[in-house]
Amino acid sequence: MTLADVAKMAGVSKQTASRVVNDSAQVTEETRARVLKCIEVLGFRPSALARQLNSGRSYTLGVVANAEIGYLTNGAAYVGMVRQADQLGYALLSKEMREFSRSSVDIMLNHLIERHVDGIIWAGPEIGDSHAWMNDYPIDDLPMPIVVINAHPRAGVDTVGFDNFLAGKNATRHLLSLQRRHIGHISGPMQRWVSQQRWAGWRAALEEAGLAEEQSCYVEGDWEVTSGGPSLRRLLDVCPQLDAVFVGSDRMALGVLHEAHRMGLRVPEDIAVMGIDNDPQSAYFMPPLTTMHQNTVLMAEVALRLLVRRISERRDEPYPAACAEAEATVLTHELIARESTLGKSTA
Amino acid sequence: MTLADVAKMAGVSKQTASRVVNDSAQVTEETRARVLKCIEVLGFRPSALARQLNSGRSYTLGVVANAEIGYLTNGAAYVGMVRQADQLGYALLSKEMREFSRSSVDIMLNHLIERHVDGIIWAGPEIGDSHAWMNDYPIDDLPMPIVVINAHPRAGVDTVGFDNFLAGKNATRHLLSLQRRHIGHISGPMQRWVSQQRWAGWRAALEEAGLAEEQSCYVEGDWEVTSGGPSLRRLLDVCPQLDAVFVGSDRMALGVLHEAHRMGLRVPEDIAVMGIDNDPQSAYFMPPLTTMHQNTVLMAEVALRLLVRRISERRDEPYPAACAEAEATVLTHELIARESTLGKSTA
DNA sequence: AAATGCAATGTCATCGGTAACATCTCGCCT
DNA sequence: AGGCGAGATGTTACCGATGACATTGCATTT
Repeated sequence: MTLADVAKMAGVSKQTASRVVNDSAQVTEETRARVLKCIEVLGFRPSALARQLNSGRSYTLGVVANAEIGYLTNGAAYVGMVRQADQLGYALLSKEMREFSRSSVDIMLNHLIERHVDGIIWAGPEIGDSHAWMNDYPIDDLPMPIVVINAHPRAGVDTVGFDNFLAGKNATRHLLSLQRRHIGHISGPMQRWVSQQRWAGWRAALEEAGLAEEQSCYVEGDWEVTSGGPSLRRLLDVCPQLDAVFVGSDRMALGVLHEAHRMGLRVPEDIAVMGIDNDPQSAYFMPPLTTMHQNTVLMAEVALRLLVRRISERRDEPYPAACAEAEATVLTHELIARESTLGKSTA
Repeated sequence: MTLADVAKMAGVSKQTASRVVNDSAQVTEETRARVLKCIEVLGFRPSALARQLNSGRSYTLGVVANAEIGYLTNGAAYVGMVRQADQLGYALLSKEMREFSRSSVDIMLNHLIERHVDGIIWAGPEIGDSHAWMNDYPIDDLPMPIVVINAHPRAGVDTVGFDNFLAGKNATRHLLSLQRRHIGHISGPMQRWVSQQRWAGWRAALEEAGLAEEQSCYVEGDWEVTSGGPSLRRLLDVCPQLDAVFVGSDRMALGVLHEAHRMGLRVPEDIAVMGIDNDPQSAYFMPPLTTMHQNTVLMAEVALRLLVRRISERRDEPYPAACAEAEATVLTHELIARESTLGKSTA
């Protein structure tokens, strides 16, 4: 059913039919009614495709992520984006990247350009130099704006994320404030920027406290629950007097709690455990897990609003009111203190 | 940069340029090289939009879900869909439904029709009669095929999902096989089909064992970790001799374990706990959780392949080989036995 | 040499809308 | 009455690609 069919049936021109569809004022009530009836009868739906073709807007945003889109959504971030997009009248096109070579970046961008997305949320994790292309390939040359999530801030690129250095530092400070002096760290994969930042924060806090010699108490995990236990064991090998661990994710922290229990270590008496993420389940671990909360839903929403704003700006259009505030690029974290570091134990 | 620009620069017609882009054989090597160079120089990218407009295919699939898209992806199902779609050359357009009235169904369908998606994965949960529209609104009248995930099978509709009745029954049978005789159930929200099925399976197993009088030992939860503890308490009120619980989700089961511990109940000595989902973390609960595994990634992949096959069939095209096997509509579950029901306890 | 065939390329219409401009029909003013 | 202006409607071109068909040019055939 095309607009032409409607027009023919109503005995008017395509243009008049188009005017009815778009609520133009220049149509007699009588004509409007007639056309509307024909639309109803024929079950006509305007083709967004055709519209997009000559308006140059698709009202579609591309989301580039990798398998971690799963973790994105663990924290419900993806839901946040979908919802926010919906509210602003956009749809989301999801693409997954499996590797981060320069050529696969190009493939991804081309896909999105071909599909005329109005803007891109770059949610791929920053692994090694996976974001380097943004330096030598000026983003302003792309036909649409990009907002990058949870990555190293860089000049000329809009980023929205957390200060993971500070989060790591504050987490460690919390352990220090509880008189722990042998504080180890189990990081996520160290090619990843987020992991590096948290690790650096941990080191900085130790240094600040004059405990520089503890900085070797560190093991690299993979962010999965399975790597928590083995990492704890390795950490104890390196650093037998360990009395606290700052773990790079709540999932790994669960593995740590599990293993500590099996080894007969009491948490927090023998060893305090601190996570980061604040998964909904962490409050129900045994003992409940102290952790650092980062509001990833908010991150997703802010990023999306910022993107929509940039899109409007490029076209010299006013942007939706909801997007006006979208300046915040570094979001705050929050300490959630629970029993895995605090006084009384349930173990 | 349009094809016309390329053509002009190369001194050929648009059509010839188009032939080069599409690897048609009817072009001299020399011309091809020249056009390719111009494409390179101008940075030309073909517009998928324009292509779609006259081919009638968008190579885009719509995914309709609600907030539970988060849980979809918890189990990585969404990742499974994205990945499978990518392999088959499709992109995914995500839409969220917040309510399931008939009118919001229409809005959703219209959105997707307007955007010319080639097919739809309906992943909205079956709440009450939220899927009823499929009965009186013949799906075959829609301009594109639909595959429904994890819902009540119904005539004329392609569905892919699990036999939750049997899963519930087998879970309960497992508890029975361990000599438990007072087996309660904490369900998910009971307007939901999945919850009803699991509940019915639990009842059926009790009946089979001649324990019909235990069928009142049942409480409704909301699938979240927070509702586990309170539900356990209510269950004990109703049924003080309780010696086992079949819990409708691993998340709630975590809440149950936590609360049991606080109440001084030993798991599994005093009370056996069995979940369903097999979240990656469940093996690390204390004690490790016995659960029923459902491969939601596989579900997503099968559903997507089936959809692509239906799309091809409608157009009398051969379908990709990968889609040939996609007949299975009822997937199997698997019992994962761990310490929360088995002999020795770590508590 | 004329006819034939095929490869290489060009022309035109089309997909489903919309912008820009043209036309038509009134009512109203001088 | 003639002219003007505004509201209602129609015409044409265009967005960026592709399909169908037309044309060109050259080698082969008879």
